[in-house]
Amino acid sequence: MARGKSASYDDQRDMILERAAQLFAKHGYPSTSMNQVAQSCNLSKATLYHYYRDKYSLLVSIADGHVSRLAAMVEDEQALSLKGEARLRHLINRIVEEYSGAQDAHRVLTEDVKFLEPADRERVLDKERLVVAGFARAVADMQPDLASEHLSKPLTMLLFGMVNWMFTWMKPEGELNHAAMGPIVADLFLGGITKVKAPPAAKTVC
Amino acid sequence: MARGKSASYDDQRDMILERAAQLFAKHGYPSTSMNQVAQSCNLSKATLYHYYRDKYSLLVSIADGHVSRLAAMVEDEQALSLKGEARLRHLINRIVEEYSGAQDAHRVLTEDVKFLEPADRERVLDKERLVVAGFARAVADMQPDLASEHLSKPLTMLLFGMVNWMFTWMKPEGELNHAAMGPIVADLFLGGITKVKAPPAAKTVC
DNA sequence: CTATTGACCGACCGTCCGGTAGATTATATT
DNA sequence: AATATAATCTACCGGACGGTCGGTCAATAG
Repeated sequence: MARGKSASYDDQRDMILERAAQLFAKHGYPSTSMNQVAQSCNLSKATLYHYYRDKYSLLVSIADGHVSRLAAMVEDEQALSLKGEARLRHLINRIVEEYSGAQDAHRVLTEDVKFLEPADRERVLDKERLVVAGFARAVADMQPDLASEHLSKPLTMLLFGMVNWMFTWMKPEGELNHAAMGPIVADLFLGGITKVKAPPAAKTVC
Repeated sequence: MARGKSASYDDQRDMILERAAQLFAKHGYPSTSMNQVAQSCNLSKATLYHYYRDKYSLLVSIADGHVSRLAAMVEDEQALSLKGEARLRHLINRIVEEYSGAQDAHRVLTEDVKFLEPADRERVLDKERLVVAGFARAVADMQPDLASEHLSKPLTMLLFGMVNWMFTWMKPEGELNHAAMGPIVADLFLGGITKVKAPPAAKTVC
């Protein structure tokens, strides 16, 4: 009866999402205008609205897409069923790799999550918790004594702190590239984890 | 000939800055309106403009004030002339303490620095570099072999990652309070720092 | 007592933003 | 060829925002 969607339709959507992530990462979600996004895509604003319902749906797609890839990675990693140190090292290397391939989306996820509506935010944060839990299990396995077992979650968060923060200070053109940082983070974390003494009065966490 | 400034003038300015930091931390600088700030201060917007020239000057005061306190702390710490492990542990505890007493300003400093005009941003970042340099010297002193000396800066940034990230996930009402995290971070970092192997091809950094 | 100024406010202005209306052109299907 | 719809555009709207105007009132220095 009539035309279907163009073959380039999904390509256009991906391109738009990438440009939007780049702008959101640089200027923040609220101070990026749809005019800027449109200009960066070489489209008119109205055409932009042909591909995405509204500005908010760009944010949701970026955040959800990124965190879903991370969750898939962790699930995939579980299927490998590695053990002990090798398992944690592999996880660290893979998440560094994943982050460095999606730096803009990563920044949007960490900085603009507060602009998601509660329902969307919870969905995204739930997937994030899945990722953290995957790491926390690997961390718990590395801890020798049961006494410090309740520390595995905060320790995992410290690990995420190192990795998440990396992308705020590393310059892509620096001689120390992302891939090289994976083993360094792993060395530091695995070396230190056995030396952590439980504080006197800390039972549960976060 | 006429009135001088009220005795409460400086108090009012401080109060406004605190409320503004709270709102900026929660909603971000661009999506906080001056109407919101005024309302939170129980003042009219016009009165707000009696105390601060414009919205931007609020941002500058918050960021500059916080980073200046950090720089002063590091300078003060140098005067103590502690050595080795005790020095780094003391630094970590103090910065955690400083952060936890100024969480809103800390969040503004890390997330809204991008909205500073270049000149102001550079001034703030220069003070920040002073703080990092103070930590980096203490880290370098802890590293045994000269071969890994060029790693002290990235390692210091990993340390900052742990500490900066802490305040994004720790709930103030959680049983694990900020003060307890200082020693844990120190244990982890000091325990791991000796285990880090230099990557094959990493000479300079960042 | 009076001139001056600090502290404060309601109403308003120009600008920009997210989003839409309505038209035009290109193209896949019957 | 006819037609329905995708893809694209220019022009526009209502509203929120940062900031200002013009003014009131009371404290205080002379």
